Amino acid sequence: MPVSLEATFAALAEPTRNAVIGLLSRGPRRAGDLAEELAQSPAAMSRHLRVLRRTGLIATESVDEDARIRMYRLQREPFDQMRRWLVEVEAFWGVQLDAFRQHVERRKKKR
Amino acid sequence: MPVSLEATFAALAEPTRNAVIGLLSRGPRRAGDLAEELAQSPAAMSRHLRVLRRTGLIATESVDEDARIRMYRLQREPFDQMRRWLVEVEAFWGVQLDAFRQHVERRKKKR
DNA sequence: CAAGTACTTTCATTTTGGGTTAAATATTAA
DNA sequence: TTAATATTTAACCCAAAATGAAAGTACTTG
Repeated sequence: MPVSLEATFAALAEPTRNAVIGLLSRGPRRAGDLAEELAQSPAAMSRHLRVLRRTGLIATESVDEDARIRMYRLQREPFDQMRRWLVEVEAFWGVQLDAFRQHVERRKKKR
Repeated sequence: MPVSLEATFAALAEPTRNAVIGLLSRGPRRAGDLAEELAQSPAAMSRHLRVLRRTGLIATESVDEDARIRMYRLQREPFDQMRRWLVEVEAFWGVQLDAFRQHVERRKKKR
């Protein structure tokens, strides 16, 4: 089931979670490392990670050697979805600008 | 003063506000029209518009003929900022995929 | 000027969200 | 088996954000 874009925005609106995305964009990391790097308690970080997981922004994979450790990595889909949304919204900029230009032109001619 | 990306995400996380962006991407609209189209009380809509205004996602212009009317339109900057952020995050996808491919290769050779 | 229109602000109330501590779960190490 | 490690969940508290109703502002119109 696809997660709503609004939920994605809500997940990214929180500074710690936003920073998690920044770190994970550099490569996968363990939950504990993320907690340490962002000065959060393990419990707090775990909850942030849950939010990010539920929106599909990140996913875990267990490490074979030690199943206690969970490696988090970014998931592509929500980012693609955001990009598509941006393109859709911005598509109309052109239209709007054209309308504006025409408006300006009409005003010029009037004088 | 530039508004934080987090604030932009927070603004877009609310369904009504998100819908406002959708409508305004089709062209400028009056506050009252937005309220009606999205089944919100004028007061509620006004408050949503305020948070969108504060993040710089939208701006008003008064209509010369009747200064009671405010036309809202999208502002480009926050969308550009989001796009830049997306590019930045996604830039590392390539790197990550390369690392993963190498990882897979190494595992293949081991066996 | 009084009445009406288009919006915004304030205030009281509820809802939501994040943080903490403590306990739970799962796994590995001694 | 007990202890230690890595992470999650639960229960509770507090602050920030959303909501509805009522009042306020700023115009325009009769």
